[in-house]
Amino acid sequence: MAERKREKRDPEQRRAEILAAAFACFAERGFAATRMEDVAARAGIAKGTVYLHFPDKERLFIELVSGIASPILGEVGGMVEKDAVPARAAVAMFYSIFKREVLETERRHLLRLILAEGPMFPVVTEFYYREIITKGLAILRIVLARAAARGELRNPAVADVPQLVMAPALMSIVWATLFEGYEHLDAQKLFDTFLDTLFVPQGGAI
Amino acid sequence: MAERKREKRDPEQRRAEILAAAFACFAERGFAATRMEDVAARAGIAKGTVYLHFPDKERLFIELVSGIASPILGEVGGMVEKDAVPARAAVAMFYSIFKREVLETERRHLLRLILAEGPMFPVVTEFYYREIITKGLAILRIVLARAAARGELRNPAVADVPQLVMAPALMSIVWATLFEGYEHLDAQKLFDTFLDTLFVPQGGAI
DNA sequence: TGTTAATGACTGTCCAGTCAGTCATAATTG
DNA sequence: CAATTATGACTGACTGGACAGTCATTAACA
Repeated sequence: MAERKREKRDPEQRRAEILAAAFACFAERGFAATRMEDVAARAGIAKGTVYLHFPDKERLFIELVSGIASPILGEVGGMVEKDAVPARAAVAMFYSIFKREVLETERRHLLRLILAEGPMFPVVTEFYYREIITKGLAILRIVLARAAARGELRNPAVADVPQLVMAPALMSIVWATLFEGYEHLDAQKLFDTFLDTLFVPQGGAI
Repeated sequence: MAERKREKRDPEQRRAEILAAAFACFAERGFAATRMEDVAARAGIAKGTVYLHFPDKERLFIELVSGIASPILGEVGGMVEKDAVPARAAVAMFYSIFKREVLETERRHLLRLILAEGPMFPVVTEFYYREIITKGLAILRIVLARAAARGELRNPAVADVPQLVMAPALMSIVWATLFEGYEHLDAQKLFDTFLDTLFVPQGGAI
């Protein structure tokens, strides 16, 4: 019977612990099926304590989902700076960062949450459109336009539809979330095959 | 005060009405947030009546989600039969059927439901993997292998990763479901651009 | 010892599922 | 063919359980 000790904490840290626990719960069972008691238990505290840091369940969810994505963008944004690198390398880096920072972490459940709960929380959807999608597409558009100008694209029209480049990333997440248990999908192969399709082959022979 | 009359119905028809109402409700608000009373109200009947046709909420959901997809597959399957048609036309037809039968109908909410509620209803996920994904991928694999053999693919390796061809369809659905309100995505253009990228240009000059 | 974070029993609400009763229709009878 | 009875689809008030959010009490720390 491990006696739970009361333990005071730095509020900042406690807050972070609650958010982490909440993310785990929401990712696992969705908004409705997650009980505030579950979140508390997972954070190793009592239910009431959660309410000392967040006014209610909805706000906890919104702050949580909004707070997870932001840090990634900076790194992706850096991609567009380097004018020198070939577009293919830039897009490859896009996938690489996505893979490392989203697909292979718990963040992969984020899309599921947004897709699932979005209609109930328009604030969240709007936030993701404005902060993530818009910016991601803008970056891709620049990189693709440059690639088109340099003749690196097999089909220059792709530069007008950057969503096409996001599509394999989306597929990898959906697959990982839903079907990975039934059949493995090699995300790297998915990305590489797409890159080989998108860009004209480089000069180098074997 | 439109007085609701009692009205007996052919059980088959009643059942269908309930399923239609339930689909509308679940698609709109998700499993948890949908009240059985909502479903009943939407079907124009009393709550108790729903329970004459479905044992409980969960079974209603499962039967619903399982019943929606099946009819489409036959048509898609027909695609593979015609060995004569160019692979590009076959894949274009795949997108076309998808667009007409899913994207532009209420069925577009299906993916959201599966993605959102899948983890809570493994039966549903398994059903979709087995009945839809597997078969769709198998068809694409055949078409793509044929295309590769005929030299129609810019990158023959695509034949190994049919998920790549599904990715734009997935993107179109996710976009339509989440972001269409903020920015329109032209699905036809998405598909056409991808087809132009995937397949070697046809001989015909302008 | 006073201050403040933490606790968990408690309250009010919401909803899935039940079931005793209703009534439209069909079957039976005179 | 009108009156009577039987059927079962339909209804909606009700119950029991679950859970979000509260708050009086308790423990930790200064």
